[in-house]
Amino acid sequence: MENADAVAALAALAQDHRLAVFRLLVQAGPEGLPAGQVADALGLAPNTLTFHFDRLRSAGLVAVRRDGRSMIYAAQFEAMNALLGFLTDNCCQGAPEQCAPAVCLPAKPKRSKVTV
Amino acid sequence: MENADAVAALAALAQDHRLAVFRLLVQAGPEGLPAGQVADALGLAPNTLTFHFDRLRSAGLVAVRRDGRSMIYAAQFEAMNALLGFLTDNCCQGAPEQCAPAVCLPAKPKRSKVTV
DNA sequence: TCCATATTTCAATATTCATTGAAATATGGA
DNA sequence: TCCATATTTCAATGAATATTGAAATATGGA
Repeated sequence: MENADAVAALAALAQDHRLAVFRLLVQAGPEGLPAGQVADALGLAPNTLTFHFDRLRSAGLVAVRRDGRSMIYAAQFEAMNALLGFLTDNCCQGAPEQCAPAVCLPAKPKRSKVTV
Repeated sequence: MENADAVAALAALAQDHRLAVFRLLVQAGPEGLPAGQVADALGLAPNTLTFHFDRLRSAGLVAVRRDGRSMIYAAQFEAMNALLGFLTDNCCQGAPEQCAPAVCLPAKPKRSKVTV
């Protein structure tokens, strides 16, 4: 990961609503959530939310797919782990064995009522 | 750590020069570096650097002390680890045992030529 | 005391950002 | 086809940000 990519990801997360959105999506796991559900959960106007989703998306932190009328947004765990890796890159100088690189794993995909 | 604190820390890191400064200070370890040395290393104007140090400092990511004519800036590892912890807080839903929380440890303070 | 070094403060400027309101687009169902 | 739902697009606005240049402050040494 390049410095510039890290800055983009950090900037995407460096905003109240976007950080809340992202954390919600991390909790939701790789299946993601429809935009409307995020809007309801966080009390955001739909157009404002689109604006924030766009920033998260162009930083690579979330992905979208359409499902009927809904747009489903999902956290991108690999991108997040790349960021965490970059941040801990030059920690523990001289004692790398003491260093715990962070990993953010999605939950084992749970078979929901909707999924087969 | 509160959402607002995390936003402050992320915003502090979400800038090219500041991220570079912070990484340099992490590498330097808890002893820190004089402002001028950071300015030289990264090619930044001293007043610009002061501006960026201020933001890192008010986010709690660095601390300063004076040493003669120099101001010595040092990364605050606890603050960084708090941020990493916050970011990985709601990862691994339902499978927390798989989750590696990140830790950024400074090198064991090495006795330099200057220190006793 | 006077000077050079190291860093900060201040004001000005151009850019980017978040939010709003109104209008547009896409999908699914009657 | 017509309508309601879900979301995006667009333009406008005010606030925050990064950089610059010039001047100020603090320290240490001659």
